[in-house]
Amino acid sequence: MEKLTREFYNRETSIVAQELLGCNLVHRLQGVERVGKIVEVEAYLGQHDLASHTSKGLTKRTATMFGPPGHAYVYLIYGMYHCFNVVTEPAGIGAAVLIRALEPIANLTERTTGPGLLCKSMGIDKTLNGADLVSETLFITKVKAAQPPHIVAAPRIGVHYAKEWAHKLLRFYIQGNAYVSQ
DNA sequence: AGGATGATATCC
DNA sequence: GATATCATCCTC
Repeated sequence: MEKLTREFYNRETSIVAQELLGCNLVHRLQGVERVGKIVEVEAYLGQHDLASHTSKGLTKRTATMFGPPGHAYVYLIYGMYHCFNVVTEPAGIGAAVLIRALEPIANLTERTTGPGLLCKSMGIDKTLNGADLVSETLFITKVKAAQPPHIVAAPRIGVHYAKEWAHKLLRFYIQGNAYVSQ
């Protein structure tokens, strides 16, 4: 298992999104190491992407997304659920990858399908917003697979307001994985 | 099909 | 300061 470096995240967002599939997300919390395999993601591009939070420009909320790559962007949605994103591309671009579903690997007892549930299960909340992913407590590792996962591209979910960006194929998931949302 | 529930952006 | 909106999930 090798930890993903800053350089991994410092590339085009849709490439990073697809390469994150099959990797393990690790969160060490109070001596317990929670691990989940990433099976479903969505790419949110820069300011020109109407579905991205950064399309409105730099605000207090989106400052993390405009920051350097390899950091966590965590925010509260619908008053009760957190969403976990990974910042990509150089500082100033405002792009990130939303993690939508995990396959439980270690110490995950609750459901991990869907952005809100996986955060709850992994113990991720908004106090981790801005956290460095090139660290000892929260990071992602590359997993050696016998063969690369079969990746499917699809429209993103819940972004009907984004006009022509709503049906771009920026959601990626591992075909046939039971933990991918339907 | 709709309710829970709160931060945020965008108005006055 | 008020309000509309939201990258969700659960129950009916």
